[in-house]
Amino acid sequence: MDLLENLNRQQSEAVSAGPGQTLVLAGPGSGKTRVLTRRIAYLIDQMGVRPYNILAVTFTNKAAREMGSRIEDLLGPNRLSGVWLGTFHSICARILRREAGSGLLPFDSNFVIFDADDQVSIVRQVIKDLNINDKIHRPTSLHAAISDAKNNMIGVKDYPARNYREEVVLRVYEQYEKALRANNAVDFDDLLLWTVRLLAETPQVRETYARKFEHVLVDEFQDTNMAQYEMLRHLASAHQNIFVVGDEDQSIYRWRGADYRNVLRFEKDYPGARKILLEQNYRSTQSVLDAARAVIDRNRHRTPKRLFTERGAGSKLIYYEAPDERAEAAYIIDAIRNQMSSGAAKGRDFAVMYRTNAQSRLIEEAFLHAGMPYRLVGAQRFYGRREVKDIIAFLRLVHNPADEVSLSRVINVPPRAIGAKTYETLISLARGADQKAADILADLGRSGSASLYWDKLGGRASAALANFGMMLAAWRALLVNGGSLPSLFDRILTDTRYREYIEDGSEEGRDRWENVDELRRLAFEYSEHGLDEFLENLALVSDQDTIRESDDAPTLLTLHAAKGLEFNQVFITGLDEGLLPHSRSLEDDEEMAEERRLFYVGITRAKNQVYLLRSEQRSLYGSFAYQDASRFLNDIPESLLQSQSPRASRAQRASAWDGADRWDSRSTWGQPEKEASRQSYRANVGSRAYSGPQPIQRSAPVIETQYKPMMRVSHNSWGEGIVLESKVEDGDEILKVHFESVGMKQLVASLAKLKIIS
DNA sequence: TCGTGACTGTTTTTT
DNA sequence: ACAGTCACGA
Ligand SMILES: Nc1ncnc2c1ncn2[C@@H]1O[C@H](COP(=O)(O)OP(=O)(O)OP(=O)(O)O)[C@@H](O)[C@H]1O
Repeated sequence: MDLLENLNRQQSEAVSAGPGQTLVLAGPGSGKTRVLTRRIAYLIDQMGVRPYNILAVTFTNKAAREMGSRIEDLLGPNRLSGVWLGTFHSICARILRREAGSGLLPFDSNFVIFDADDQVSIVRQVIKDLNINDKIHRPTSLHAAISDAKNNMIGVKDYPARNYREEVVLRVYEQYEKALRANNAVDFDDLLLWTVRLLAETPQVRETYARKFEHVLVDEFQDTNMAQYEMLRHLASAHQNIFVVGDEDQSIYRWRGADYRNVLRFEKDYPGARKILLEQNYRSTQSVLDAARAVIDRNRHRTPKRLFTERGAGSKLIYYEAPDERAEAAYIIDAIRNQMSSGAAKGRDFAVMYRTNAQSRLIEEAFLHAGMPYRLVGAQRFYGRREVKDIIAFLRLVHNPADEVSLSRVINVPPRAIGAKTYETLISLARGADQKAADILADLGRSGSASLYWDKLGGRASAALANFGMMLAAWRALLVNGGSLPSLFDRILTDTRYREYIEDGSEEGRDRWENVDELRRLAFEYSEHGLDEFLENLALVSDQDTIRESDDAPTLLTLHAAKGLEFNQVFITGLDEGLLPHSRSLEDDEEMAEERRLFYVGITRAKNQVYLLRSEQRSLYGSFAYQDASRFLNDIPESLLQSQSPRASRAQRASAWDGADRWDSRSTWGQPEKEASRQSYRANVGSRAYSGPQPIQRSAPVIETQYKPMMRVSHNSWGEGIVLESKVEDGDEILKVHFESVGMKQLVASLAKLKIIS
């Protein structure tokens, strides 16, 4: 077929652009992805570029798969083999896997990729080892700080320690890195970071890849981070053929280090780049585009883009304000069911989008209740399950015996009398002997009571450990002797009697076994690829990538996951102040701007119809809260909206208050004191979290303490107390207070909202 | 060592 | 609401 067919002038200019750098900057639905896809096909078919010499980067694995199959549709089968097509992370894993044997990297090529949970548990361990207060320095926030540094290519050596907080981060960062190396593991950020280091510091490696990749292409360029940008520069350094497409207004991953200013950087670093603007939107109706435009126009510092459509005016956006979340979900079900039963639409025409994964729950329930199928994207529904993680841990351990995170996870699963104490001893014994825990296990397994370690651990513990060591050794032997992945998988299940362990006859046990079985099916699919690839995929290919295209059912997904997709009709739910924009983003202008872009991305996924939904009342942490309509709704002109809210009637408000009454009385009857105060505390947190832009007082660094010993203070939930001690740490005032109700508490002054009584 | 009940927090989004 | 953590007794 003619590869320039069905493209407008600008599009075909981009597809057939000559060598050098090309930046395609264009709004939603203007065909950026289509252009990139065609470009690859064009390079291969028309320019005679060999697939092997092409690198194409997409944002998700799913996008990569889709792009691959589109190109094959264009070119015919097998014309694409050898092309490097994937996410930044998978491309990096591939490079590192190849290069890890060379001694240039601090891990060998059996390295494992630690997932988010593994990473945080390493941080937890480090915090414990360093005796750091995990109430003040939350493991997740320390991890976020480390990840942030890595995304900006700040290594341990470069990390500034300009204040107390940074000093803590630095200490944790240092140990965290050590732990990863000891585990022969990398985290997601390492994949990028080490690749960049390798390319930057080793000319011959850089040359190899830069020569190989005659053409580098990147989708969703606005969401690249610093490390990714550097990596691209290195990879394109020989041929300088780099083709990127993006839209600053759709940048929604700032929190992960992405920086849309990479677009500016690109223009600066490649002054000769040709810039192509696409202005026709092929996806949406005028109403959808007008609404989207109205929303995004309120962001400052942006270059407005021209965008027109020939798809006609279309229908207005429908707005529905539900009295509560159930009604919100019910509305969705009704709207979908009506159109499906009249034959006006099919299941796959619809998408339901939300800000947070937690919101999917009620919507799912509504679908289930109505007996309607749906497709849920992401949300850790499968890979997050304990049983799934257990099995993966066993497999990882076989693959990489140095993986102590996995070891600690499963050494006593199912329970085999190896408790925390024994494990600790094992680890410290290993540290002392400069050995890996796995080696000691192996030794115990091999030599039994003749082992050096037997006596040190005691007979009972040693016997249990030796047993485990033997099991592990047998699995490794199976693998080394060329045993297949399925046989290893099954061997692990039988040896551990995992099924007996989880199938306890309950509904839940059955569920769990089904998950294990599902993982087993996956493993069988990978039988010819082997364990390495299976594990790599488990780490990199997540729930996010598993939408079954074949199913004809509405899709439920977060706004983030919706990026790059399109649907006939889109429901955007939870348009409440505090949810979208999220309460976490209220105080920072940049974050607020990103919330707005997120909404913009949501709207622009729709071809024909957008539904904007919200709920006056929403449950939160067991309690509930009212919130205002999202500020973003005000930005859409009335003339584009058709409200379907039943005039918020007195009856509804009354019933809402009913709820409050019930809740109140129940909590005060039940367990008078404690329960009541706890509940009111909850209610308080709730209303604060969702009561719109009241700035939570965020203090400038404290120099002098505001509270002094012996002061009487009052706390929202704990009542009155006496300050015992006050000190300044990390720019915050840390108090020790003795409360009448709960006794001694340590708290952070700026967060606790204490009232001074005397 | 393991199972239990009480206690506590819950940072959105994801490779 | 709910799950993960903790302290305690068996
Ligand atoms: N020249 C064209 N003729 C007809 N349809 C087109 C043309 N270009 C793009 N489209 C269609 O428009 C829709 C949007 O295209 P595409 O997904 O490539 O846009 P995009 O710019 O990547 O969007 P977004 O930035 O919103 O992800 C697709 O359905 C695509 O098939």
